[in-house]
Amino acid sequence: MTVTAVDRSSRSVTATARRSQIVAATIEVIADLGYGQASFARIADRAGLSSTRLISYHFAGKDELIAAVAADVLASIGQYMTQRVGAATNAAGRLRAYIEGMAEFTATHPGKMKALLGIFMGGALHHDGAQDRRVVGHVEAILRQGQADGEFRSFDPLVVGTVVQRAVEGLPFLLESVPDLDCAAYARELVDLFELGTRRTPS
Amino acid sequence: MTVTAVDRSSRSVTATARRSQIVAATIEVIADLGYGQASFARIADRAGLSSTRLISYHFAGKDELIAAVAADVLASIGQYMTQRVGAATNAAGRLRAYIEGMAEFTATHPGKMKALLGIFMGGALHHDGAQDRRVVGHVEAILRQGQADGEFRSFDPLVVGTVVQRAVEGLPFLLESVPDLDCAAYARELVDLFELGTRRTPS
Amino acid sequence: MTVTAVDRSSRSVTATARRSQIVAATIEVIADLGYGQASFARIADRAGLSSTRLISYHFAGKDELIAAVAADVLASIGQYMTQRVGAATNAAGRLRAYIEGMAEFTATHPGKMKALLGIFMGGALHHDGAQDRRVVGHVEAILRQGQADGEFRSFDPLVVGTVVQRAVEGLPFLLESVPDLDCAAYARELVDLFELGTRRTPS
Amino acid sequence: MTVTAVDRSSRSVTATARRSQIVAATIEVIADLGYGQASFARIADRAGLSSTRLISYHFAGKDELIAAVAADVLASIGQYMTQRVGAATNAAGRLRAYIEGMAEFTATHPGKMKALLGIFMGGALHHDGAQDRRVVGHVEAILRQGQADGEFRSFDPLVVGTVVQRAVEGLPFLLESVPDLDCAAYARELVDLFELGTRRTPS
DNA sequence: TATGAATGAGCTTTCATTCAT
DNA sequence: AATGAATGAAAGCTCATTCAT
Repeated sequence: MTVTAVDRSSRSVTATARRSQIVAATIEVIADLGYGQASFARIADRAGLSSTRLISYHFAGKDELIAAVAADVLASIGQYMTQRVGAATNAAGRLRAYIEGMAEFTATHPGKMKALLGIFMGGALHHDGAQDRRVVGHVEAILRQGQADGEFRSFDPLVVGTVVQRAVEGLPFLLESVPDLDCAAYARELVDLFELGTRRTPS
Repeated sequence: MTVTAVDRSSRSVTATARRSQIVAATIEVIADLGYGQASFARIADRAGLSSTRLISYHFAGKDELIAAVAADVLASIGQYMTQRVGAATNAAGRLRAYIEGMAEFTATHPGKMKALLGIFMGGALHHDGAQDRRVVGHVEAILRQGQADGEFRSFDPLVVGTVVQRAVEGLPFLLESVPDLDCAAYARELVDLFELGTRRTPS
Repeated sequence: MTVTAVDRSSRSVTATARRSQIVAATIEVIADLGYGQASFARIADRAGLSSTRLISYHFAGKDELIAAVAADVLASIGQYMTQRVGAATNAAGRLRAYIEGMAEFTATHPGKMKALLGIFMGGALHHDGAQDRRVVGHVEAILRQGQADGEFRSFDPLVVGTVVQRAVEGLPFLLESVPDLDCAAYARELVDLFELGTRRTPS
Repeated sequence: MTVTAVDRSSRSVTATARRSQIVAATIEVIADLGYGQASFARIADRAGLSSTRLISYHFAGKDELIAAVAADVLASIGQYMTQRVGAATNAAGRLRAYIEGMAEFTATHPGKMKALLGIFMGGALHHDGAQDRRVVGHVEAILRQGQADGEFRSFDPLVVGTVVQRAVEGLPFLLESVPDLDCAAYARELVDLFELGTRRTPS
């Protein structure tokens, strides 16, 4: 009888720490070498573990590990963004807050962002899609509210939301080829572009 | 240096056909299963080849095969787009033609588009970057010309160009989770968004 | 850098045993079939392992395995020779001890000797050379000392050392075509030949 | 029905030339990269052939090719040596001529010598042995004659012959690690060593 | 909680060789 | 005399995972 990963509720402090360590190592590997190179061997190496066995021990399988990584990064982002976006008083403000917040997060945690995108793109177009929708959902909600409030013109929120999200996600890629890029400036360009593109058309 | 695949110049009709067949099969596999699943075995299987040896015979290695696939798709796109974009008489028109053309291409050749993105993302953020720049370059050039002609407002063409390119590339992904999406409508939304976002601000 | 075989310091008893078993099997295969035939499959077969995976598990790669084999044999030889040569009281005695010791070792461990030579010749003339020098070095040192002590005539110790070493290494080859060769007699012939060839010329 | 190599007698000029070209390329490859690296692919590459097919066409198999290489080199050596050795008037002179001749041949045709040894050692200890005997045979004959003529002392001609042959063959190896070695000096050392070691012991 | 040992399936690439003109 | 096309087998190596303490 083999024990697969320990279930969420009954997880000790040590176990949680180990999981975090492994997740952190995984993030580094994906960020540095790409999703395709993120094998258990390389992760164990990076984490300083003597064998990959410890990974299998703490995670039911690779899928769970990757899911844990995604969850970890998404939680970090959520934690980072909620306040900022919540503080804004109107849709345009929330959209600006979202864009600027994501740019800042990318600037301060490039590895986490790269890893997350690596995971999303790694199975290239083959993640369940639901995840995608959930991510775009945040922007989409802001856009819908803005339309309901009469701030934004009429457009398909799913489409524009997707564009905004992809624009924001483009930063890590651009950062890769232009390492000294000014993230704040990038964010400002985006804000301008989307404010002009979404605002109620001036008559 | 070893004797591997036949060099470009001296390639027979049969060999060219086989290469095309293999490239086509590779595109299908990447589009259907993702870049990470595109092994020689699966490609040979899809192409109906008796063994993977035939792939090694016609391509110096996996790298050459993937490069051939990318080149093939990029050539298809180039062929598809050049006329359309060239026909437009101003920057806004060229931008619209580019967006609509890419959307149409995606609608008619979803597999090619998926494969191309799969390859670009495959090494996740680790493609040489030069390729990236070259692709964005087309849009960037249109934008610069539009600014020079006074059609477009002042903005960073690299940033906006990246956004446009990523927006266009987002279609295959969206198509994955919303299979019955109207590509033309998607393109129209994009055109509106970017026209408003880039035009000389009306006083 | 990847996690591969366990590092030298932290190696369990079981692991050490397995490594020895694999090294022994490798020696047998090389001795019996030649270096070129020493594939993982044949080694695993000889060792009675279920798969070649076990070899990859215990050795970082083929290079490490081969290096381990060479080290093992050289250690055996060193252990065998040190006492004998050390016991002699003059250079001529040490030279005799070296030749006779090597002949005896070859007679008792023909497989080890064949494997070692197989490895040295395997990369045919392409072993780093340093190894070569180190091996010849032992004889060379004896010869130099003999010259310094006035026992030996003047000659190039590198050249004569090489000849002695190659003469000694010739035994396994000769043994191959003349299986019932008397190794001790062979050694005696060598001792005579080199004593006459190296001693201070009688006036 | 497949034609294997053309038989020796009915071989056209063109065919002979092609064979020579392939043999020459094989010699270069073995000399440069070692016997183990001498694949048809690499040989074809070196010879400037578009495919390995031409090799299979002119040689019944790899064995025949290798045999042809060995025969070619041995013929070269024979041609080089016969006169020299024949010119000497006594056994000691013939031995000296043999050693000096071989050293000279090695100095002028290092590639051929390396290739020959690569082949002999390549199958490491697994060449039929007969070849070995035939090679040593030349020296052995000289030694026997010398003993019969009372020039040489009593010793086992097979053993001493082997040593001489191996000493001579050691030059290419030494040349590998000491590229600017003086071959003539090496030969002189050998001549001295073996003259002292084989001559009738002065009372 | 951890770990050493083992494993089968899969990977790309290279091997000499054969088929069919 | 030559060639393009194809091939099955084997190579070394890496994959995530499982067994047994």
